[in-house]
Amino acid sequence: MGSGSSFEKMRQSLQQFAALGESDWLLIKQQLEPRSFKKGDLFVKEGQLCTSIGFLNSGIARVYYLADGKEITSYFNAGNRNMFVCSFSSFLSRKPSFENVHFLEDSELLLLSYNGLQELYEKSPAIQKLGRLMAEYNYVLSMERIYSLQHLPAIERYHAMLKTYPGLMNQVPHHYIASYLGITPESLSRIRKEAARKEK
Amino acid sequence: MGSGSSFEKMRQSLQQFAALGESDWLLIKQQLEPRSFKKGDLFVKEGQLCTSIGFLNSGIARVYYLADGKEITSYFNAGNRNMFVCSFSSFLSRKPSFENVHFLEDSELLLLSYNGLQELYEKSPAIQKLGRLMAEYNYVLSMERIYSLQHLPAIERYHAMLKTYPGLMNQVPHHYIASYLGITPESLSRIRKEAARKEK
DNA sequence: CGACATATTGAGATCCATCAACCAATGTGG
DNA sequence: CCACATTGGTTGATGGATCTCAATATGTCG
Repeated sequence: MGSGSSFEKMRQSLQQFAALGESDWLLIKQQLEPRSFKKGDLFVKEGQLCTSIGFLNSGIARVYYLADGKEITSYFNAGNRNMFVCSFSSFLSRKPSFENVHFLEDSELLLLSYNGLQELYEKSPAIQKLGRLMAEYNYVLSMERIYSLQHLPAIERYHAMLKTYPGLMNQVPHHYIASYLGITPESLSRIRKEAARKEK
Repeated sequence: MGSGSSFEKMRQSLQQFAALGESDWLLIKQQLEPRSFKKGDLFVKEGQLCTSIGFLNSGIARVYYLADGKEITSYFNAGNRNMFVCSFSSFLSRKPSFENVHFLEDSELLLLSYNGLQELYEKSPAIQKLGRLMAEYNYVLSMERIYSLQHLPAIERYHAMLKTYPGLMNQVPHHYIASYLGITPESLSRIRKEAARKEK
């Protein structure tokens, strides 16, 4: 896959939020830095400031943190979903990250630095608007996640996850998914068994 | 409290996110419509589109929805926190609300319509930026809530709630708070008993 | 006071975690 | 190619946290 098509993929993805004129897209494109990561590489490390956001073109990323010695998965990001990846709380609030971001497969990103993004916002109201719409969209998504954690039993959170991340069960180790759902790997295993039984 | 000071309160609140010039503030102010609600009044009703956002000057609002015949509290908003209240998912995604918003005390709001807000965004890049910053801020807050629901036991979620909403235990019925925490009123009662025992 | 909403308490059931054992797949060094 | 370590996944036994249901206080307001 050439880098031309990877830029185009990002442009398409942004267009879903708001129309983006040619000149605005060129401004953005100038700030992008393509970068490849190997499976297992860390993108953001706990304690460090997350200084850039990455558009994930291919591969799979996982964001997680440590609590009581256990890894808790905040969220996943697969290239087929075409979204950004970073420690958003660190990137947006400019505080050291409590999260780690690593790659579960070889991955291709287009990086955009915090300062570069602020420049874009100042230069172009359309990009500022795009940023607002994306923040709003993510806010709404995270509220849905809250509702699911607040009152759904584990098996329904599992089914919700299947919808949110189709195919993920075949792509990443299950214990990562378990911690995303807020349950143990053992419980996930039993839930899957139960779900499979019902399908017959 | 006169309406002059209520506008000023809102302005202060907005200033926390970004500097707001006199002309921009005047633009906003022109779009605001003061409105009073009585205890028990509904602001947003399930199934209806949420067409305006309200800055809560005084009083207490609760946002909740029905799941399996039970009321689940999404969040509270007390006037002393000086924030906006509405069904954000409905307001932002322009879909009928699945949430209800009602007032637990007589409340004073400054209403801003969806269309009015879009006008403001188009007229002023500074206001657009303010909107982006507020969306980002709320996104970060909701992520924190996710982490707390994902791995904290009920008693620690209770303590987190006490920090987020100081005084709320004395202001609203406890079963509303229980559903906000994702537990039953009985469990909340036992948790409080246990917490009180430890304090001695 | 009486009526109603709210809060507490107790007993039993259920969900899910913990701990430990075991199994399957994969990789590695000799 | 084999021995064995490593990782990931499953299964079973047990315990703890929290729910449900029911009974009993404790307001609060007409």
